[in-house]
Amino acid sequence: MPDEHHPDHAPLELEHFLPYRLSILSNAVSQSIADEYQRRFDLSMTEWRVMAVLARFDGLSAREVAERTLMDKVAVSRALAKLVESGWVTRATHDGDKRRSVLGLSEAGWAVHEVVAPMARAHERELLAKLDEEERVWLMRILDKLQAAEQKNK
Amino acid sequence: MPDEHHPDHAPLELEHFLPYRLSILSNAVSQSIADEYQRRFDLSMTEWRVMAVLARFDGLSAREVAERTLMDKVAVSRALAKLVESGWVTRATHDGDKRRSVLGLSEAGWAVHEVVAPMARAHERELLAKLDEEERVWLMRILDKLQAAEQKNK
DNA sequence: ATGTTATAGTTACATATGAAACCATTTGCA
DNA sequence: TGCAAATGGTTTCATATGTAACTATAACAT
Repeated sequence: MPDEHHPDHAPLELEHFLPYRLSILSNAVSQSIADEYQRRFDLSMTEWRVMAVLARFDGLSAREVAERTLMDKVAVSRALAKLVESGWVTRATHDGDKRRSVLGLSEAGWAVHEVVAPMARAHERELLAKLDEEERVWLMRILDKLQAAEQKNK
Repeated sequence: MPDEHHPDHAPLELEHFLPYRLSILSNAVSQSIADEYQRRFDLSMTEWRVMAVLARFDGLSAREVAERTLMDKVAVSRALAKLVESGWVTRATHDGDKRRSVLGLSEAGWAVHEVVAPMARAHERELLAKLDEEERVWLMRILDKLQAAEQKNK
């Protein structure tokens, strides 16, 4: 809770400021995971996210990938260019709409996914292991609430 | 909690993956605040963070600013260049160590701080208002724990 | 004192990212 | 039909960011 004893204009204490704390934590967590697949597969975080949604939803268009990853279409376009180049993602043209691409993981892409997905899950488990069961439940509940509220701001 | 019914190699469901959720939430929150001071003062998030620590700790060196903000020294150097240029931060040379700078907010810098700090706090309050008291307490406790654990990984 | 190493900070370069302009195709509608 | 507006996707440009190299000063050991 923001400390009511500090007037509004008092200097911010970054280390107690929720947005700052979230940002530091989130970056540390994401980066530690990304470091690993970056090193092993030269895969950026955005590229991995694209692969993750294609693993779940085969045949998406680039725009649909962008929606699912909350990335903008330029970022997706770039990630796809590299992934297709690497041979991990296949791209075809949609029948009946030549603007759309039809995307999916290649065999090689699935092989990468088979390594990275467990690695990502392991990191997540490691993170959650720092909390006890009760805390985990509250955390999920809190994230749900905050995320739902964020949604409305859009 | 990660769903035990999904084997490790199954496609990741990004929307339930904790690091991803943290990242999305954190970015949304920080960006919505930054948008405001960016628009009003042409101040980037890193620049604002530097100002915030100088508001609390007058006379720091650039390295100390970097430590307090968890930014790297290059980022701090750049932020300072712009802040000094804008006239919001003063920079002198340390007596007895000509390498060090002695930094502080100028009058104008304090004036900016007087506007931005309350604005940031208001956003934080708005965010926390989406939770009830019990959730807020748990959230802080959880963040403390995760952050403490992160620390050890360093 | 003097050479080596460490530190504070900046600069240069390479890469990442975001916004806007752009091309091709499709849709909607007169 | 055919023409304006919308959509999918890429390219371009300007800006941000991280890494490594560099400059200047200071600390340390001989």
